[in-house]
Amino acid sequence: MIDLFITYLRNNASLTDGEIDRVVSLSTPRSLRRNELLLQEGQICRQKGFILKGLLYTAGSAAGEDGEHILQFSAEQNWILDAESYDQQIPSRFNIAAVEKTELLVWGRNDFEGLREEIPGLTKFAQQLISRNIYSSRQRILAALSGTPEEKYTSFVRNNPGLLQRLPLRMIASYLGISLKTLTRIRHAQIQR
Amino acid sequence: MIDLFITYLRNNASLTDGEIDRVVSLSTPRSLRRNELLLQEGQICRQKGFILKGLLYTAGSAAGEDGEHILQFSAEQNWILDAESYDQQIPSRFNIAAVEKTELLVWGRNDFEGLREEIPGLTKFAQQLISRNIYSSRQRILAALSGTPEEKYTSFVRNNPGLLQRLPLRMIASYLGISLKTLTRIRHAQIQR
DNA sequence: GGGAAAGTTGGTCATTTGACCATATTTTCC
DNA sequence: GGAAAATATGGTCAAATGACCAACTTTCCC
Repeated sequence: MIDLFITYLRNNASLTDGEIDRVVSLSTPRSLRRNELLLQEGQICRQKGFILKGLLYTAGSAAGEDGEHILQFSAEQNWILDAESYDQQIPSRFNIAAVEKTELLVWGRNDFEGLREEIPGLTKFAQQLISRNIYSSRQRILAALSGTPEEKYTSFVRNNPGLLQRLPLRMIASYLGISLKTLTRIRHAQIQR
Repeated sequence: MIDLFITYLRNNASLTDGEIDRVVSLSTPRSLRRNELLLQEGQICRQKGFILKGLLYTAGSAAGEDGEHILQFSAEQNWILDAESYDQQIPSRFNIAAVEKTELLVWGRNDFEGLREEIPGLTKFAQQLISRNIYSSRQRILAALSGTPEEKYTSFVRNNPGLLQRLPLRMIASYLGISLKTLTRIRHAQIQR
C-alpha cells in the first residue's frame, strides 16, 4: 500500500530515491473508519496526512451560521490537513472526517518540518501544492457563485468523475450549497432525457 | 506615501530597518486610474504589488461560463497579485483592475524573489500571508454557500466596513453571486426598518 | 457647462427554490 | 436475521429570485 505513496512522489516531486526513503521512514500508517474524524473543530492540527485509499471531507460553518457546509472532498493521492491550523498551531475551524474507510500516511508536524529543512526539493514541492491549492479555491468560489443549481451539479459530476458513486447525495448538496430536494429534482429531470 | 508601506512592514513583519530599506529600494511606484487593468486575463503576472491607497478587484469566470464574477476586493495595506500566475509564470485566468484611483508599489518578480533569498524574515512573512489567504478563501467559500442573499449582504457590510461606500452596487452583487435586482430589493427592505 | 455614459431603482411575471411533511428504500449494526 | 437508523424520493405551497424593460439619478469627461 505504501508503494502508492512512493510512486506518487516519484511522479510528482523531484526527489532522489534516498530522499523518498527518508520521507517514508518518518511516516505512520493510520486508518479511519467511515465517519471517523481526523480533525475536529477546535483541535489543533498537528499532523500532515497523505491519502492512500479512501475519501475524506472537510466541513465548516460560516461565522454565526448554524449549518455546516462541505468545503472540500479529498480522495486518494492527495494530502490532507488544515493549513491554517497546522501552520499557526491555532484551533481549527473545520472538521475533517472520512466518507468511507480510509487509509492514510501521517507525519507529525515536527518530523515533517524537519524533513523540509533537510530536503530542499520537498519544500519546493510543498510550495507547488500550495499554489495549486490557492487556484482550486478560486475555482471553487467561482463555481459557488456562478450558474444555476443544475449547472453546478453537472459541472461537479464532470469535474469529479467517480466521486458521485461514493458520496451520499446530501453531501453533494451541501458541497454545492443547494438543498437535497433541489438535487433530487435535478437528477430526476436528467433521467427523463 | 511610501511611509505607509514602511509602517506596515514595521508593524507586521519582523524585519530590521536595514532590511526594510532594502525592500523599499527595489520597489517602483505605480498608479492606476479608475477601471485601469493591473493584470489582464491571459497575461503572465510578473510583479507583486502593495496597495498604498485605493481599491482593486479580481474577477474571473468559471470554466465554460459567460459572465464574470468578482472574487476579491483588495484595499490599501494589502498585497496584490495572481499567485498562481506569478508562481508558475503561466497565463492568468483573472483580471485585476482598479475600482478607484489607486497607488501601488510594485516589485518585479526577479527582484522580489531575490529579496526573499536575501532576507529570511521576508520569506517567513510571505508564508504567513499565504496561510491567511488560504483561510480567507475558505471563509469566502462558506459565505458563498451559506445563507440567503440578505444574510450575505449584511454579513458583507459587517465584515467590510467602509467598502460599501466605495463600490458600485453591481460589483457587490457580483461578489455575492446575486442579481443586482435582488440587492436593490434587500436594501430597500432594510431602509424600511 | 453640457452631453453621454454609468449607476440605481422600479414594475411585472414566470420559474425556481426551500420548507415541511410523509413515505419508500437502502444500509448499518447488534 | 431483523430492528433501527440513514438515505433518497415525492407532494404541496408560499416565498424569493432572476429576466426583461423602462425611468430616473448621478457621475464622468471633453
